[in-house]
Amino acid sequence: MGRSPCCDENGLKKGPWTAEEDQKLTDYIDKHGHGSWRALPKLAGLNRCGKSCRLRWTNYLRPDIKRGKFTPEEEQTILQLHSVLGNKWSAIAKHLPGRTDNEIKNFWNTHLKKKLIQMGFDPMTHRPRTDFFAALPQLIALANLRQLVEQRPWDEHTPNQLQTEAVQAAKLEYLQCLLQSAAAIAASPSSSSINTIPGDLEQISLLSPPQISSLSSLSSPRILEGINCQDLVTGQLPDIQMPSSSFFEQPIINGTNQNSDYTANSGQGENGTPKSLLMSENSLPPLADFPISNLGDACSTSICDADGNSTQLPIWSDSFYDQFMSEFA
DNA sequence: AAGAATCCCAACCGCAAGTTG
DNA sequence: GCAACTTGCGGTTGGGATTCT
Repeated sequence: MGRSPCCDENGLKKGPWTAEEDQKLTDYIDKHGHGSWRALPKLAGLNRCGKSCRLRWTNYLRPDIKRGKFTPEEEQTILQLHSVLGNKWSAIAKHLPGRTDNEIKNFWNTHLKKKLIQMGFDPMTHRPRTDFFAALPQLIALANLRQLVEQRPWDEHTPNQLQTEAVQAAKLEYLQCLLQSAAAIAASPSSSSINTIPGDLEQISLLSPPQISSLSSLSSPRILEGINCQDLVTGQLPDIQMPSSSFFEQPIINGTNQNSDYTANSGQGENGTPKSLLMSENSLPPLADFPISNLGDACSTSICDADGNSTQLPIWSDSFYDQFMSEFA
């Protein structure tokens, strides 16, 4: 099956469409239908290849195309369908009347993917990211933050060296907790994160040798007395109100994927929201086995070990950092 | 005010599947 | 069954718009 020559044919125009070209294309299709896309450009008097005409029509000129921002309901639908279908944009577009696959793909790549990543979810699996060594810089920053909070009242009486040591101790305590969590996950037969660890360990080499050697021997530095490891991991810093968001207001997946069919939204529901697309679990990839409702309001998520015990992992957005750090500015 | 950086999306590219003769 | 042709799809990119410094 050879490739058909397309826009590389001599003399055919490429690039943005003019209003005049749009008009010609629309007029022709209104009168004759598109028929053969390959033949259409000549018949319509356009100096374009058929492929370009088809794309322009399906992605822009088609009369049933819905314009404007995606609604929260549409976001929800895209997220749900993507968690099941993956990057099958055309399949997802079928459940969003008036939206094109290209538009959905762009929206995913520029908005939803970033949101998921920012919230600590793998955009491909829709599961929490467990390669937390990748988030090490953020965690260390968090440790610094905690030290700042605790030290503030008396820092004018504290030598700089002591501050430095305290920060160092907090970092190491953090890393120790991370390593313990990693070990727990690696020990879990159901863990999907094992293969991410070797690569992630490379990031540890960014630490100085004394820091690495300290990881194995460190035991509760005095600066962190009264603060248990779990507190650190849960990111229980001073109470901070996160701005509420409509994003993820509905749970993407209700409960677990065990013994249950997945119901994604499709078709029409209230206020035009697509609803009720039933899919058999046999035909679907495994879904996330955790509730991720109200993620927009959460600054943490969890991982589960083999015993089903969950460990909270902090997920901090950039805006949160900005807001929080400005308190200290 | 202006240059740099980032965001956003229309359009392109190339592959693969489907169709036709 | 085969080759040529057509269509559909997902990934990528160019450049205009917007935001930041």
